[in-house]
Amino acid sequence: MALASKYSPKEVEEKWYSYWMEQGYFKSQVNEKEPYTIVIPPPNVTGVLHMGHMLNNTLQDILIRRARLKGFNACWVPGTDHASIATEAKVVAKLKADGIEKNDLSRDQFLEHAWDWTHKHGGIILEQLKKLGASCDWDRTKFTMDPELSDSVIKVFVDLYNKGKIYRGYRMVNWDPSAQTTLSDEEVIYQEKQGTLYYLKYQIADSNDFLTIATTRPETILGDTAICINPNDERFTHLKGKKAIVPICDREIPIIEDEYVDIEFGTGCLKVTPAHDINDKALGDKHNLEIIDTLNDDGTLNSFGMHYQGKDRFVARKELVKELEAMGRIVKTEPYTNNVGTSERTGAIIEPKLSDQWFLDMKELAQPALDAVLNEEVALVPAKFINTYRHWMENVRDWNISRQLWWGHQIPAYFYGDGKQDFVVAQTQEEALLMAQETSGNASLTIADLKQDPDVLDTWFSSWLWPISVFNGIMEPDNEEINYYYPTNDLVTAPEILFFWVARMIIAGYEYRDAKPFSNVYLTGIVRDKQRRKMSKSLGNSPDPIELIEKYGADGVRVGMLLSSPAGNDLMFDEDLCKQGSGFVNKIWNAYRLVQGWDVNEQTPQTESEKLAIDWYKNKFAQTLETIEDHYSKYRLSDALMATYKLIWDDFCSWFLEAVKPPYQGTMSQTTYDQIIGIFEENLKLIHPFVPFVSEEIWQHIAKRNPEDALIVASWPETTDFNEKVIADFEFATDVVAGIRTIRKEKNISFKDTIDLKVLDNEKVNQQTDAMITKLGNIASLDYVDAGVDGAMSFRVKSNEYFVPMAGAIDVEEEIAKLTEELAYTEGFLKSVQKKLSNERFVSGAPEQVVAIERNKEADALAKIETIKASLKGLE
RNA sequence: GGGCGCUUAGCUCAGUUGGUUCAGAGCACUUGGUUUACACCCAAGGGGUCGGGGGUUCGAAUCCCUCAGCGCCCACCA
Repeated sequence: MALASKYSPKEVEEKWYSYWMEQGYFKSQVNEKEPYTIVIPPPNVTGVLHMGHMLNNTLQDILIRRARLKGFNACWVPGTDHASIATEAKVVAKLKADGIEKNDLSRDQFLEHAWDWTHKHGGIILEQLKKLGASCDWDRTKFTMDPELSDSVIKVFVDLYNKGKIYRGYRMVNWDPSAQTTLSDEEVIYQEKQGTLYYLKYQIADSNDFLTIATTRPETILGDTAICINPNDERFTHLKGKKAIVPICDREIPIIEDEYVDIEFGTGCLKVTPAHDINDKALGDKHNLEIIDTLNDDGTLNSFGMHYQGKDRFVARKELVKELEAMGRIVKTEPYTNNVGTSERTGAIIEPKLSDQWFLDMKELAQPALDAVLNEEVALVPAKFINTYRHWMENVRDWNISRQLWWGHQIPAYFYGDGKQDFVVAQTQEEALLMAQETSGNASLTIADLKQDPDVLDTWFSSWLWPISVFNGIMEPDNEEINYYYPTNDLVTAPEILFFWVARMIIAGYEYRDAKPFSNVYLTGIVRDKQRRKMSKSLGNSPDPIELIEKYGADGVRVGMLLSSPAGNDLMFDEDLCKQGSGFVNKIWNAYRLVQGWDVNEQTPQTESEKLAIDWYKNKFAQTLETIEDHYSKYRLSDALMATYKLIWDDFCSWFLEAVKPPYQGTMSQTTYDQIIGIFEENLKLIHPFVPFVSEEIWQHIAKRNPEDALIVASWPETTDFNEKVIADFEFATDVVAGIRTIRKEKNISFKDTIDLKVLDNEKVNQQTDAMITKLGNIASLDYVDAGVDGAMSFRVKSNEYFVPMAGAIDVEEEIAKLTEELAYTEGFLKSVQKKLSNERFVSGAPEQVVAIERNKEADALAKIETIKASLKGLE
């Protein structure tokens, strides 16, 4: 059957993906084989595939497919994350569009909407991954709010609470006034913003004097509870022990002294607002200051805001400045850039706020996780991230794990009284009741008296358990699955979540399995556009991955993603790379078309040059395989692809197939053909992780295969020894062919016209390659000569000289010029080599091998110079 | 402010412990080609004083110092 010259991915991809699914190749269960496991970084359940996912999951699929070919029990666990704040924000926005406010709903009503949304949009992203060819074990698909996974989260919370690691604290936290929840430090993004530094005058009590302070947030003066000066600041000795009066609210506040104040900055006087600044809080604690919280949860001012009550903090700022101006209290203003914290999810400007929250004490938990990375039990790829990791882990701070949201795992703390400490932490309500009765000494408490903490846990408090919880391994030491699959092998993720997620998974791994969660962490780069801008929805510079797959095929896009993405480096995505990817796929397809179109005849004998080419390619393959394995072992997947790409395109297609191609209307020996098919099959195994679809398509075309013989479950080529001489001999011949082509090009001799070739064989090369040279150079006659040939164009490979006699007169001048240039270069080269060799310190100091190499170079150069000189003489 | 990293061809990047003709690859570019798979093709070719300066060494893209530019992470001084 005639095959189309253009490979069309669409139906091929659908066909083989469903075949793979039907046959259950992606499935994994506990067996006697060695496992190779990857857990997917769970994407947000309601998200859609973006380029980062494409890159990430392409890499994982390459690793998992290769492991499957290598005979491991390959298990790739897919799933999604409930993404507490992100999902809740989306649901709130959706409800708002429908005219419903979150606050009008009960918790249960809201959760119902959230689940509806999750069911509607959840899983879309997993379907998209299938289009990419992701060979996940879909039967294992997990969601962080599945009953078993939720159960793990609650168990871990209770356990850590009982261990004294989780505590409740009244602390300064990051408050997102838009989502009205706290955020962990990691969820706050600092951005440089142009602001104003206001210099404000405060009257000193019982005097007509004023002092001036500088602030970027004038609206917070209403929460001031002190002015602080540096005790060593001589300018302010007269203020010691005095009081100041806060403008507008006319509250009297003490002037305190603390060396914390920077004498150089601003005016040297610092206003202290313990409720709204982390450093001020510390000062306040130290000096026993009053705390006045002037903000509502939504970022508007509360009753302490007086006539600004109910106004947003930024509106209040403007108006308050006007009022102060009118009062003559603004000395001056100056522009000032400072870093403003914003919410990672909502973008709102974060307010430091004091509140009761749950914290996890990280210090001790982090230690084994730090050690594991430092001693490379867990390897970070690239290793440059080790330093960053260490720095973070050594300075790790307690983790604020509570969020004032509804979508997520509700904190299993139950309040039975009105006191802040009147609570118990328990796995279930029933358990909680018993504990509450006991703790309170009140046996008549009922379920109705218990109020569960309304807050939910930080999303990462469930995803940090992911490599364990997907196998139900928390608190189940004897679970067969976890004991088999854990620790997993590789984790592929983005460096931006090294701390959010990776570090915490390692911590949880040691705490709950007493073992690392994975051995290697492959940190990908960020996908950027050609202008190096991060791809984002708002910029509209991110192509739709599914459209790309439609356009270039999944194989093409996979290759495109990988062509320029060394680990840890950002990837400048360019659609042309996908074009190159689909070009590669098409090349493979056409190579197959060529081979399957040959006429094969049992009677046709195998030629010497066929044998030679096959021998060469097998050795070349083995040599390249070694390189490829080395790249894989270092997670240099782009390099592994490039090595494969060049093997297939240059070595296999351009040289091998051209060398064995039968003459026009000729036939090929059955032996040769079978060997070529065998080689083709080995190639397909090698490319399968990168281009799973086209490789399977060709594999199944080559022969009718039983399900157990599909390419996806074939066996990866073994590394073998290879003969470097065979490779070198063949490549000597390809150099000769290239020399012939250059002359053809220079002299405008068409490839269709035959030429003669005379060889001055100083190298005593393997003449078996002559047949190939004749074929690929389109040589009419190849003869060996003892001396240079006049009236011919010449070129040299090592010290061999090749002559192509010219029918017409050759341009002597031009030839002389060319040869003279080559001579000058070679002589210069010789000179530098001889200089080295005549250097006593080099000969005695350098390793023997290096010196020997230099001596070889000298000999080669000398021989070559001889041939060039001889040729020049012939021309004169 | 603290830490880490980067600077090699027009672009994106390799270059392991200093030593093979080490100055590389892919893409882009130039030129020539309807060679019986592929124009998503074939062939040939041009292109870099390895950011600047200094040092160590027989020998430096590679090690050290210094200057310049860029990026990232952490901290968050009103």
